[in-house]
Amino acid sequence: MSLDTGATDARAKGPGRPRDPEADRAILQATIELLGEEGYDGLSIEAVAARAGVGKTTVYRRWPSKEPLVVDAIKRYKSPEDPQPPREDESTRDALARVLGGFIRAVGRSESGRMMAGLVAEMARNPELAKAVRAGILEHRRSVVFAILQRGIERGEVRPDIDIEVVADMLGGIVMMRVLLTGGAVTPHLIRTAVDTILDGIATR
Amino acid sequence: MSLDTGATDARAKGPGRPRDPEADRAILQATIELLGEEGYDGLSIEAVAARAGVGKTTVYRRWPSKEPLVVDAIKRYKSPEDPQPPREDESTRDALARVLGGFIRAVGRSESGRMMAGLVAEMARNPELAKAVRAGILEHRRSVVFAILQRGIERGEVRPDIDIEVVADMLGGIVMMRVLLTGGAVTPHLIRTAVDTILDGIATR
DNA sequence: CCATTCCGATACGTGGTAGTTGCGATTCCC
DNA sequence: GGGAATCGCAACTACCACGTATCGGAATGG
Repeated sequence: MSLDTGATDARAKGPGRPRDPEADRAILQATIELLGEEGYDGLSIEAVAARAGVGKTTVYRRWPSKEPLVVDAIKRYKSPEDPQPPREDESTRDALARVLGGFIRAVGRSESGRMMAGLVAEMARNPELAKAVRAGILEHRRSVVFAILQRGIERGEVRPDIDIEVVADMLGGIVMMRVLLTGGAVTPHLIRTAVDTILDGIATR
Repeated sequence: MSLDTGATDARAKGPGRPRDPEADRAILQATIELLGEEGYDGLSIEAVAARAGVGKTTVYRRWPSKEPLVVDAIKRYKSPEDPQPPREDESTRDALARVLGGFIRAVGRSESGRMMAGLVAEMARNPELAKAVRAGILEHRRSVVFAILQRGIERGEVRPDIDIEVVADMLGGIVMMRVLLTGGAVTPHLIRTAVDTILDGIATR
């Protein structure tokens, strides 16, 4: 897997005026914003150029069409609420609540959550885009939850026979469910309740 | 809440040729199908008319624009896998597995699942549409899960202090997570695992 | 100094969809 | 039978985004 998926990298040196790296940044940022506001279909190159304050030519010089631009924007996207791996001193319960809380803050905030919503429809039809979203946004968060659960098993706080993917998807699923579909409130209390529910179960003992 | 949201109802009788009810049906069916295939943005009235085998005029005579058409189509949509309320003889565990299984079959099948994906982006921007989707598709399923859990509490199979909305959204959430985002497999085994996890919890005892 | 490349801006032709209108034919009520 | 509203079909204008081309100007390397 190469890292030079960047646009400017294609033409690193030689004679002539160099490309403005600031333009790259502004274009990708505008793409992320407009994805949330207009969705994938509603995203137009013209709007991206206008929001980024650059000419349409400057966008087309770097990306041939919408799809590569969006894929690149997602690849480079770093959420301000990136999850941190479990700390040594916190319980599995606290670690799950902390990570889920960060997920909720990220996805509840305008950018990531609305961006995800704008991408869902296209992901069903565009494997390349779906791959980028999964690799760039979802996998990292899932893997942190995996790590927390794995550590919980080693510490004896979590039963070793559970399917950690199912648990991770249930925790993430409730957030996506609320944000994308039901529009229900996503509060700190919800986080605590969800984590407690998944840890303790709902059956009588 | 009135039930006569239908299109033809607006002009019930009087002189002149009556509207063809079959055209209504074909248009709404085509709308549902195309929502899944093209998404909300990609849906065009022309394509709906073509698929339904009617003239564009016939569509515009009934619905003024895309949004009311889609809202109406969702209101009238009945999934072939509508969930059934809990039976007297089955345990809470079995009832949850049965309903979640039906949910997965419905959403995994091309129509409902893809239709949902096609709507998510627009729901974030269109409150009217969001309301129709929630009332017409989500609420029914949620209420059946609520009923199962409530009955489980009364029977003493489920702890009475749980938040049934959280539980319902975790169960539904894992399905949406897989179908809409991760693309992971949705198998009968997954259902069983998810139900067992939510009932028994993951913490050691 | 000069070729080269990038910059923002503008103009252009193309294609697809939105709605509207007109047409002849059809099907109802009175 | 006659008026009225329907039907499918096609033509039409209006609009918007695409992608390309062109412009004068700016920034680099040789």
